[in-house]
Amino acid sequence: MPISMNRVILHVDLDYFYAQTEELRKPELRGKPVIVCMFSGRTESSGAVAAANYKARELGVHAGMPIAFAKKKAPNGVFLAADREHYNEVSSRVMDILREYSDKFEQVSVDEAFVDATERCRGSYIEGSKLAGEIKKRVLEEEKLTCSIGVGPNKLIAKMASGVKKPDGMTLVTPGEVKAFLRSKRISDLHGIGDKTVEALAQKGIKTISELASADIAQLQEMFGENRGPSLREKALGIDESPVEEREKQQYSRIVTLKEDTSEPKKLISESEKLADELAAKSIEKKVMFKTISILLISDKLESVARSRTIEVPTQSKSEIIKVASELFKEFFEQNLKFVARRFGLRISNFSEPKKQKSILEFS
DNA sequence: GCGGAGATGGACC
DNA sequence: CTAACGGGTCCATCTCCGC
Repeated sequence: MPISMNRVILHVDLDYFYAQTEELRKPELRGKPVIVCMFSGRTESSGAVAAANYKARELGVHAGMPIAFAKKKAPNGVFLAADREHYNEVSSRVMDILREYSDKFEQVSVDEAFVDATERCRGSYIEGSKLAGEIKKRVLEEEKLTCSIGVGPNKLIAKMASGVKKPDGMTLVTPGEVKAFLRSKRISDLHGIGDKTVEALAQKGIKTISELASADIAQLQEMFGENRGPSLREKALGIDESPVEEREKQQYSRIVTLKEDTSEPKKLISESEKLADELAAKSIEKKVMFKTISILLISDKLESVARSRTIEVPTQSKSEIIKVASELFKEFFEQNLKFVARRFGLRISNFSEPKKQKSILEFS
């Protein structure tokens, strides 16, 4: 393989995935606005929208919106509770198909993945587009799901391309087309650049991708930090060398909404049983030991805080999670008397492989 | 100066 | 009338502290 061959990267995005999956198993939903929700259980419609089909989107419903708001926009919509176990099952079958077409593969989320097909396409974007077509066909035939695919020279461009034509679309951006492609996009279209960053850039008079591409590096560094500043500029130039690779999870967390707000550590500790149980089971299932345990708190005003503690000996134990979390909850509320928790959660991180103890020989 | 630990904030789905 | 608001993960940065 020549050292500088362009990569052929595909970004595969399953269309309105949760809602499409529901349409699939309940055909009577076809043609209706379908809104898949995460109900918090507080009141009948407290919670947020996880996904909406195109019929619902036409009415102005979109992911992240409060359910109560969505109900006003789509009074005749079908509101379903998310069944993530089911979506995970469907997703893993689709991911297995995608893996077949990959030199390298990286699942990004339940409904998204990158495929590096450089070698099997021998660096050809025509081949890359054909491969995208085959993938779409396979996924439709075997899972009856549509997806949108972007083909480009790196993950950044592939990801942006997959968003151009959807649902059921395919967009190719060759290396030669990158510049023109980026000219048609806004700064906020660059992956990893959200509202806060857009606002900060606008403050400095940087409003377009080409302005960002030619911005002063030192100035960007001052605004966003040593590494992040320059990386913003690279994004604007369409440069992204990050490899397609499967990454191990670095942390697991469980977070829930309380039935009633509280400032009582005791209440949170008793509610922690189930979450600690799930996290301990997860660490055993995934065969990892953890050393860091965190508590997560979201206030009645939706501010979030985290406190964590690292223990000496890696563990997989539920009671260890409870023990440390209890200490952290108590300490936090002693120091923050006015904090009112609306949601809370637990997190485990700082993983190591569970391996047998080192033999005495290795210490000598 | 470097590392780990811990806190915080931004971002994305 | 307004505001309404999930759960999960990653990553960078900053500060502090011991070495």
